[in-house]
Amino acid sequence: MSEPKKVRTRERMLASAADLLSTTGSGGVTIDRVLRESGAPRGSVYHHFPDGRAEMVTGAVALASEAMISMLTAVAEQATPQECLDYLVAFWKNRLETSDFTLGCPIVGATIDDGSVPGLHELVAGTFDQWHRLIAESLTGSGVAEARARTLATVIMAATEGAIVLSRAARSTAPLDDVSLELRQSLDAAVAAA
Amino acid sequence: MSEPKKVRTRERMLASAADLLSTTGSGGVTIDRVLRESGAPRGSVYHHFPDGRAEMVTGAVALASEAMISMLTAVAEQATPQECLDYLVAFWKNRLETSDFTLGCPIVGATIDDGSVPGLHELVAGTFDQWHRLIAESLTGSGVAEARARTLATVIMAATEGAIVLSRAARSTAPLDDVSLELRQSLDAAVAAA
DNA sequence: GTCTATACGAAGATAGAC
DNA sequence: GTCTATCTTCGTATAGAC
Repeated sequence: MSEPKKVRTRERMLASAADLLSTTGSGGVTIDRVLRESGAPRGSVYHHFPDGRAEMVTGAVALASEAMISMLTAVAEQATPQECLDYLVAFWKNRLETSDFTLGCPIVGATIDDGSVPGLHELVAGTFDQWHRLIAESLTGSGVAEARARTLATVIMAATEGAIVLSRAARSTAPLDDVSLELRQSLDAAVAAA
Repeated sequence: MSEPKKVRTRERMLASAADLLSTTGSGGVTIDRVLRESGAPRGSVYHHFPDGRAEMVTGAVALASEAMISMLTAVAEQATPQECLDYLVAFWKNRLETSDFTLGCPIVGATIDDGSVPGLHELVAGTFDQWHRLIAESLTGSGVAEARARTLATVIMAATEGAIVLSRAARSTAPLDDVSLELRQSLDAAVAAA
């Protein structure tokens, strides 16, 4: 029974790193801040993350990516694309509101980066690609044609991520609400045409 | 004739700061980096920016904001909303391609911030708000109803900013192209209904 | 697995010479 | 307006004890 504690400490550090990624971008994820936020002991940093800061950043992206993929997969299995969108938007709105509009999307934060973390860019590109694939699949599952599904998935992701940034800046979920309604119409039209 | 040199040095520093803002976000704008990128002399930092780093960051946002406002205003005066969109998208595509997909939107970079720069958040919110107003005005100028123009302007901004991030991650302008086509359709429909 | 101590560098900021 | 210290703080990383 020595594993559980270890996993929890590591996960707590990664969760803090993901939040810092959301708030300040990749460069803002410093070891000191992660320790402060997570309350993890200093001595465990290089135990859990032999490659130091870089490994913390990539680990945080991987964690956030997997969380979103789990959510998307679970919801897409038993809901229409429209319901998926509603769920997604509700998730982001809740995240923004409960954090006083400080927490945006961690993967966007990881994109705003100077390239000093090895492998980070590829990880980010791969993550966005997986999200895109899941959304497109949900659409084709509802009868939307392949090409249209891909384009629509891109628009959904772009508009949502952009609206998260705008909502953060405005300290209001109004942009996200506006975008949500508009996307809803596009979705309805695409599914109806199927 | 001692003013010109001064202005140029300051402007060069601000331009470098704006680029760093685009690439790495607010926290990545360090005095050292701005000096390296701009080639400005170290000794002039606190001459041009008495408040140091914070003033460099807010100055860069102001510069980038005004540049975009000039562009939007000039184009909107003599073009349809659709042509405005094309111009905007072309601008961002060119910026991404000529920078090897390292330069996104500086104001988005300034949004990804931990709040340590006084007044930055208000400046960012105000900037997005002005952009939004200009785009909405261009739409009402083409006969689109007020409420619809405001929503559409929000969607245009969100989708474009999001697509810039996705394009940067994918190192391809494909997301921006997809979003551009979709927005074009929404614009056509809105103007036609007017 | 966790702790302290320490080395080293990067960065912000100030003082004073030129 | 610009230059050279210099101080301080923060952040990364390693070594070695517990």
